[in-house]
Amino acid sequence: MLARPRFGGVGTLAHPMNTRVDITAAIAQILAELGASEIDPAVEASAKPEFGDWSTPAALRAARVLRKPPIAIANEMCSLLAETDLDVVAKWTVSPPGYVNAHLADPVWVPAVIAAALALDPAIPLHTGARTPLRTLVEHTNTNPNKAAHIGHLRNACIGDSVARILRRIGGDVEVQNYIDDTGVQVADVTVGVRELGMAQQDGEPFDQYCSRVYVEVCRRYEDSPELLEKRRAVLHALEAGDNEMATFVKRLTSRIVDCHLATMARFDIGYDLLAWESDILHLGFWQRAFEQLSAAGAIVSVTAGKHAGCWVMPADSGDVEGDEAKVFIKSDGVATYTAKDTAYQLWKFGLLGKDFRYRTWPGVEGLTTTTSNDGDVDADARFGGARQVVNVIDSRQAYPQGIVKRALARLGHAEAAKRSIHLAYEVVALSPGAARELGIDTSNGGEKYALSGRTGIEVRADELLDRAIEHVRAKAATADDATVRCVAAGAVRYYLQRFTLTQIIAFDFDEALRTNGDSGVYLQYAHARAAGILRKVADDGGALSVPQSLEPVERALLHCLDAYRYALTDAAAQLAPSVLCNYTFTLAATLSDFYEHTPAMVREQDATVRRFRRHLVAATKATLADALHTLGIAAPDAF
RNA sequence: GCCCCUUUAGCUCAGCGGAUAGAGCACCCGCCUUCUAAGCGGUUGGUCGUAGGUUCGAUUCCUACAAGGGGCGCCA
Repeated sequence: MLARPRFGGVGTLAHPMNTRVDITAAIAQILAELGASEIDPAVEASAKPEFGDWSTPAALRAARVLRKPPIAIANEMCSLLAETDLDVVAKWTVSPPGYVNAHLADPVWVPAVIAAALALDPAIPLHTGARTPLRTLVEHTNTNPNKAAHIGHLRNACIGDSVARILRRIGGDVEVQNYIDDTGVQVADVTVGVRELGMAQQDGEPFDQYCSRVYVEVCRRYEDSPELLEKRRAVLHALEAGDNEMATFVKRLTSRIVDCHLATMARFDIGYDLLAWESDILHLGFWQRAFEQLSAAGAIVSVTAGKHAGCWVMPADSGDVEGDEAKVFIKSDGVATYTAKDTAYQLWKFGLLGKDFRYRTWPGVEGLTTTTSNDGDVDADARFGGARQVVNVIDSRQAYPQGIVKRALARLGHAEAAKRSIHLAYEVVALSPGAARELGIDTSNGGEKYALSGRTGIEVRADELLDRAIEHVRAKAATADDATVRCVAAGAVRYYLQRFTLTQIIAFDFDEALRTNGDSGVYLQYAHARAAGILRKVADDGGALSVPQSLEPVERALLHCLDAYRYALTDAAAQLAPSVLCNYTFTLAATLSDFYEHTPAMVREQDATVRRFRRHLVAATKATLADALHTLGIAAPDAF
């Protein structure tokens, strides 16, 4: 038998001790020695403190290959593990029906966990042991620039912003883009109302709300006056041509709305690196370039007969150009479809188009750049695009066209880019019956959810929701200053929109969204403020940390929670799922509250060792909470 | 017709091969002269949609079915 390697160690600040990895390696080696190397060590946090700190059901899994009872295998593993040189484990035990448990040596792992938490620094990427993400371009928000942003758009932005933060936190190079569809039907509708019908902005009416109102009104008038659709067609035609007075007018209008969107999102601490405009993609000839590539590769073909006669189509895998699987890229009138232009944009994102935008700084927002077709003022060193991985945060209803874009990349021979074209699909935000009633919708049909609709004005504006949350928080916050009230309210709203898994439709409910207790953003922030309060009250005596002889269960639970931060971040990054980090942060906050309630007030603690240890523990928890909250785009106030 | 998502406590949701299925809300009962009660503890509440299958082990994987939602445009 080979000499067993020495596992683990206390680690360094750059690469903190990773107890789970060390234990996993030890288990894996023992499994190999027993002739079950194919069995996954599967080390997980112990289900109950009585079992130990870390446990594995590997013996249960190995029973079949080793043809022995699980408990016998577990006992054998246990005695072999006892011989390994793993300082962090004090004792190995077995529990039915065949779990092997590691009990950690407190003087080894506890100081390491606290030191790692206290060393957290937003400016320094956290090495979780997972591979650093590829250079990633995240596109999110993408709200049509013809109306105020509503809670559906806000869910998109929250998910995208948090995904970007999560990837950056573990060292990822991430570029965030907001795509502006300024040449579409929705923009044309508002243009018809403002320019052709002369609908006026009311006194004191915010510009985006004004446009929302015009949009609803114009859509209503189409019903009575179908001839109005001709005006829309004219607007769209002018936008397609570009470089005319209409295009200039629309550019000014959409820019004003984009500024409103940026201001709304800024209230939630959501920002972007680049605004990418559809009109620039159009006028810089991105599609023509993509067309050359697609047609040369045979990815799209000209169809002369059948229902797609006169079109260019991307055939199904079977070669069929007529069925559901075939997708029109160029209509018979010669105009490219949205999906076609999106394919060109996706090629640009990967640096595969062979064409680039021109760039200009966006006035009024620090660090924000916009694409432009003509008067660029940002030098070529500021490079955008050229990503190795692209994450498009788009609701799940667009799965079909997103799949087409991915398929187009594959047909061009860009297998890697196709694989790394990720449609981060999330379900929409709808209204709960209660919220629907509050908006005056008839709910007598007994539906469980009611769809939002910007076109008919059935929506909850993001700004309006935040204003209501601010009033809610202000009513409860006796002493907090205005800035704190605002960030607590924004955090509450963000948490509500991020804590659901992406596959769940959110049945938006005012009571739930505005709640300030229980599993809410306010609870997380409150826990952080509490920790800060303790640190203010309990002086740091400057003494070195020493671990008490025996830890209270709540202390041990809190330490495990701190240690779990890196695993939560790793999971959240791997799944591109902010909800994973939300769950973790709630558990951390709850565990701190549990600790707070079940240990005597620290200010009166007479035992200097215990007081010092607990102060370190609270400081470490505060640092971890702050880091997790920041990664979720939620503020971590010290008091409120 | 085909494809995707959902179905877990009264309500809103986690969990997605392993040890007695967890939270929050609501309800009821307690706890503020002690570091923030926006908190904590306790009580009540579950044939994990149904039926098969795979497995030592299934809420978790597979198949079928049911209910609800979404998609399958020469819309964007």
